[in-house]
Amino acid sequence: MKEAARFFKILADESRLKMLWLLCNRRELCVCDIMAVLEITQSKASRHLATMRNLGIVTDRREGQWSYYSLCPVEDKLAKDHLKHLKTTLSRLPESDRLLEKLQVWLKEKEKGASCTPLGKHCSAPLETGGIRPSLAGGT
Amino acid sequence: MKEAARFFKILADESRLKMLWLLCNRRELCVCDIMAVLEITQSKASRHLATMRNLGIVTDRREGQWSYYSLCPVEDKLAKDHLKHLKTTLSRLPESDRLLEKLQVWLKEKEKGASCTPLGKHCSAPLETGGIRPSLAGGT
DNA sequence: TGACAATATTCGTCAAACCGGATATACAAA
DNA sequence: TTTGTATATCCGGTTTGACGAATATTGTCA
Repeated sequence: MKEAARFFKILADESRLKMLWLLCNRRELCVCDIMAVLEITQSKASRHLATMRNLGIVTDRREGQWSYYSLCPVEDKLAKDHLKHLKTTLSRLPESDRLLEKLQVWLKEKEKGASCTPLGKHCSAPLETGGIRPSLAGGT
Repeated sequence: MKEAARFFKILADESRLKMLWLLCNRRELCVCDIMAVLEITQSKASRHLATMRNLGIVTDRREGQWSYYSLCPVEDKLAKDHLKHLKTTLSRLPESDRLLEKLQVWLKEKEKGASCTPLGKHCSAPLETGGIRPSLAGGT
């Protein structure tokens, strides 16, 4: 049961739960998306994502200077069930909708040229982000 | 999601998982049963049980010098689903069967007059262990 | 090349969690 | 009351985890 406990430990953190929730609803997200939506520092976002990657829950894909994270296609039945159950569970919380809305807003803003700014501030730097855009599948 | 995280934190410990697993399969157990089957110290058993009681996952019933713990009849849908899923999940682990067998052995030994000191003797169980329906593997 | 953006990692700190052993409490029986 | 058992709680010590700030790394672009 040690393994199961280790898995639950991952879920025992609000920030990580939120990240997983977002990743359940977008194919992939980069670190700055998560920073922005969760309103957390960069190191916090990166650290938590690394934790989950090390446990095999998420994977990352490097593209230029961006790291895109997504849920791991789990082979393990146990973990798969966990994630499915988790998604159902989280979807019931009122907070969840708000989070997704926030994500929508952020992604739109980002497309307009917002940059990945240090927590809180909102510098609308007229940055041209090249062709790399995290416009992902799923409209919900 | 804070609440959900708090719940998962409870599950993020191997001993507590085992306790919950046992309680999923017996209507109630006293502290010394859990000590014996899990082979842990008394303070550890008592502490973890208290933790879960404080979170509303288990309840206790005092009878003489014994404290009988059982799963809380949860009203909260979230927690209920969690527990159901948890039971299913744990039932798949090979370790789980062994635990239940161990419990069987212990309860039998206890009936014969074993007591609960560090792996030794016992006290008679005032509980009708024969009529309790373990909903999963094991049988009485 | 140098400046800058996105991310990873390190560092020091702080709080929480877990633990065993000791002690306290509660109860039962002699 | 005294003794012994079952459990709860306290005490300290160790480990683990989360955090922000600072720094390192990597990639882009001018």
